[in-house]
Amino acid sequence: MRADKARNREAILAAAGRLFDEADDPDRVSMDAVATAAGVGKGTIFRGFGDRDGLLRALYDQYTAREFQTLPDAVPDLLVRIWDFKRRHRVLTLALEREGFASPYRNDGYDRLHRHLVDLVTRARGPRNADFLAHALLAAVRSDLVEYLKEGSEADPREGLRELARSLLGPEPGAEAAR
Amino acid sequence: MRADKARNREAILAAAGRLFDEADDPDRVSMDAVATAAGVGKGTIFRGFGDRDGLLRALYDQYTAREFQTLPDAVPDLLVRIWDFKRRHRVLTLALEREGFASPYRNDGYDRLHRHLVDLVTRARGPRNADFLAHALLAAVRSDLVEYLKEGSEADPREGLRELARSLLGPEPGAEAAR
DNA sequence: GTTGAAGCGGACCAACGGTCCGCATACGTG
DNA sequence: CACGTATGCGGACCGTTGGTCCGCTTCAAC
Repeated sequence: MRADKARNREAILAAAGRLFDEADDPDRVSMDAVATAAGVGKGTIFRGFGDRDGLLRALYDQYTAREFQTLPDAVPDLLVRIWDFKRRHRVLTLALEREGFASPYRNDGYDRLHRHLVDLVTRARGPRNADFLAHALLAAVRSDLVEYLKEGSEADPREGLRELARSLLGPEPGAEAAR
Repeated sequence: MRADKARNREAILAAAGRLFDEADDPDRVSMDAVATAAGVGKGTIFRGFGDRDGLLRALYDQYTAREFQTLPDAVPDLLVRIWDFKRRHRVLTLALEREGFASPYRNDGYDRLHRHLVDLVTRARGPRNADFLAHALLAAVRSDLVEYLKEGSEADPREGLRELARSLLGPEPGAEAAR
């Protein structure tokens, strides 16, 4: 790997991260804008990341690797973690979940979370429909829902999320101890 | 309303409906294609529907008005009805839930379903977090999830949906009678 | 039949994701 | 250090799309 390539890759990721953080609508962040902000030609981005989706994914992977190194075994906590993560990176996750068309699911990060949840669900209530229920739990933290509920509702959505998890899985073992 | 305008409106809706039914990916249905298929100029579509979103929404409203005239009071049945509806109109609903960016929610059809579900949830378990739980139930029938799970999984997702509803709301009153 | 308004249609525009290739640069080799 | 070549760069360029615009047509009231 040539040094300039590595340097450019970092510059592009940094610039894209900044632009997405500042933007309100993912569509307003064009590849041209990223290239300009990174001080790089557009071709360089496409050679390094394939296409727009590839860039978003690389950025997303970088964030998730940092954020989800370890996954909590308490489902309510996990869901709230995901919720907060998506609030923090709203525009990027919004963009990613819309890209492609079954793309939110065909994705290593999603798979990992899903497998973990299937495991937890199975432990709590057996394997029946565990696969689907895990999907449903993840659907409750879809980033456009996070975005839509981020303000204005009377109750804190995160509390709702906790209640959803409790209803499905029963009270957390050790939850009383924590109170 | 002039006669030709009404005629064109119908032709456009019919053509768009047909094209979306035949398509595999919503992005492959361009406005030009709709115009050509309807035997109409592109301007006519935009004058009559505002923009692409307006056309999709009009089409969607037409379908939902037919499909959801009455809403069942049994949550599992309602969810399964929505699931089947979205399978039937996969490309259109896929397109609509991706359009805009909090757009799946700011929408009369969604609002109506949500209010109905809030009511049912409140009746079953009280008002606490009912708003969020209703959103979560609707998230479980997001059309890209429907699309993703439509085949290949061991269990029928519709069964999972029923179990989700039962877990949240308790056994349906009168459910034993139906067995 | 006449006339004003309502509506039509497709040439046109701007913006986007993605490609391409002549040129610059990094780096192993002598 | 000098050199040669493979690697990588960049921005002009392309095709496609949603959306606009305006000269012309058609409707329908009188």
